[in-house]
Amino acid sequence: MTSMVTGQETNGQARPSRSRGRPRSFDRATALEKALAAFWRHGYEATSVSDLTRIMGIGAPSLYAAFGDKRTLFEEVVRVYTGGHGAFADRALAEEPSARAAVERTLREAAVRYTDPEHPQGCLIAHAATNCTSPEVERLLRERRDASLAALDARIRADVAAGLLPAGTDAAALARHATAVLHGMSQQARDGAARADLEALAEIAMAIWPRT
Amino acid sequence: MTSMVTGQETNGQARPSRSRGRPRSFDRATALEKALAAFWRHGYEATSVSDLTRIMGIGAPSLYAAFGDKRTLFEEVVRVYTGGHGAFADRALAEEPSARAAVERTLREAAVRYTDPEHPQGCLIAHAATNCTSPEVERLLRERRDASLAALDARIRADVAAGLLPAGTDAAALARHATAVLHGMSQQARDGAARADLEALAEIAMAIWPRT
DNA sequence: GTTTTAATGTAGCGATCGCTAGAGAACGAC
DNA sequence: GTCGTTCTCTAGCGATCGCTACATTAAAAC
Repeated sequence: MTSMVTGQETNGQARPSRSRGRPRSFDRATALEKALAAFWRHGYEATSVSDLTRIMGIGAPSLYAAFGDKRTLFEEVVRVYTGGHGAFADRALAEEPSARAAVERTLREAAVRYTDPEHPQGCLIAHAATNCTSPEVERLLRERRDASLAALDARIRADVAAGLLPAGTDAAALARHATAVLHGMSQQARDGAARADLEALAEIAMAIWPRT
Repeated sequence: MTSMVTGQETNGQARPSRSRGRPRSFDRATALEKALAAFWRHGYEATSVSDLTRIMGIGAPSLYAAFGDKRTLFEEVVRVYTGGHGAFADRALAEEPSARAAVERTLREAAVRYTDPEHPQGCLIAHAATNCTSPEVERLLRERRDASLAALDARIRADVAAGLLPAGTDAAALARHATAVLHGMSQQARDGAARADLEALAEIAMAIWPRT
C-alpha cells in the first residue's frame, strides 16, 4: 500500500520497485484524500499550502516533493475526484438506456451525494475554482463542466435520432436544464438544503422531459 | 475609524450641505460602481484592496476614509447591487399577478441580464462569496439567497391558497427548482453561455409548472 | 490673513501567501 | 562500517495581503 505507485505520478517516470533513499513517512493516497477534502470544502485559493500541510499532516517540503506545487496537487485532486465521488453522472450516462433515465438517476443520486455528511457538500467541479485568480485553474474546471454539458447534449441528440425522444426536442435546452439543476442543487446543498429538499427538486425537474 | 464621524455617508444619509475640510477629490457613487464591478467579476476575496484602489482611481487611505474597511465596502456594494442590477427578481415577484408569471419573467430577464456584456456575467449574490475565508461575508450572501428562496416559496403557497395553483402543488420543490435554474443560469453565463442558450433554458424550465 | 477640519499621497506596518535552501535523518548498496 | 540517495525539518525567502501613521494639501470658519 505504501510504495504501490510512489512517485510515478510526480513526474510520470517509473521508479525501481524499491526506492533507494529514505522512505516516505506518510501514505500518499491518504494525504491526497485529505487534500481533496480541503479543496472540496474551501476551494482552490481559499485552501492555503499551510492549511494543506496541517491537514495532510506533513511538512511543506514533503508536500512539494510528493505532489509538485499547489496547482499540480489540485490537478491531481481533480482527477481523483472525477474518478471517484464525481463519477456518478458519467456512470449514469454510460449505463442507463436513455438520456432521460441517465439524467433522472444523476439528479436523484446528486440529491444524496451532495448532502452526504461524510464529505463536503455539493460538487467540487462546480465550486472549487469560483472566484479564482489563476486563469489556468479556473479553466481546468470550466472545461470539465463544458465537457459534461457537451456529453449530455450529444447523448440527448442520439436519443432523438434513435426515436427515443420526439423529433422536435430541443436537445441543447434539455441538456442545459439538467446541468443548471445539478449546479443549483450543488449550491443549495452548500447553503444547507436537506437531502429530501433536493430529492423533491430532482423529481419535479424531470417533468420537463417529453413523455416517451 | 477614530475620526470616522463622516461615516454618515456610508449609509447614504445626507451630509451638511457643505462639509468643512478638504473636499473629496472623487465621486463616491462612481467609485462605488467601480468596486461593484470588481467584486461582481472576481468575488470578495479575489478582489484585493490594491485592485480596488487601482480600479476606483483612489488611494488606500481615501478608500478607508470613504467606505470603512474592505468588508464594509463589500456590504455597501451588495446593497447597491440588490437595489439595482439584482432587483429584477424581487420586482417580478412584486409586480406579476402570480408566482408562475413572476418566475417566468425572472428567468427570461435573467437570461438577458446574466449575459449582458455591459457588466460581469451572472449574479453577484450567487458567486461573490463562494470559497470565502470570512464566514461573515459568506453568511451575508447566503442569507440573501435564503431570503429569496423563502420569498418565492411563500408566494407560491399564497397562490396555492388562492386557487391559482392546484391544491397538491409542492411549493417548496417549485421554489427550489426556480432558484436552482436561476443559479445554474448564472453559472452557465459565467462559463460563456450565450443569451439565446439561457433563453431556451428559461423557456423549457417553465414546463414543470402545473397548467392553470 | 490664521485656525480648524478633513481628504490626500507616501511609505510602510505585521501577517500571510506560495515556495525553497540547507542541514540532518533513514533507507539500500557496497 | 562508508557512500549515495531520498525524505524531513527548520528556517526563511520575496511578494502580496488588509490596513494605517504621518505629513501635506485644500477647503470652510474665524
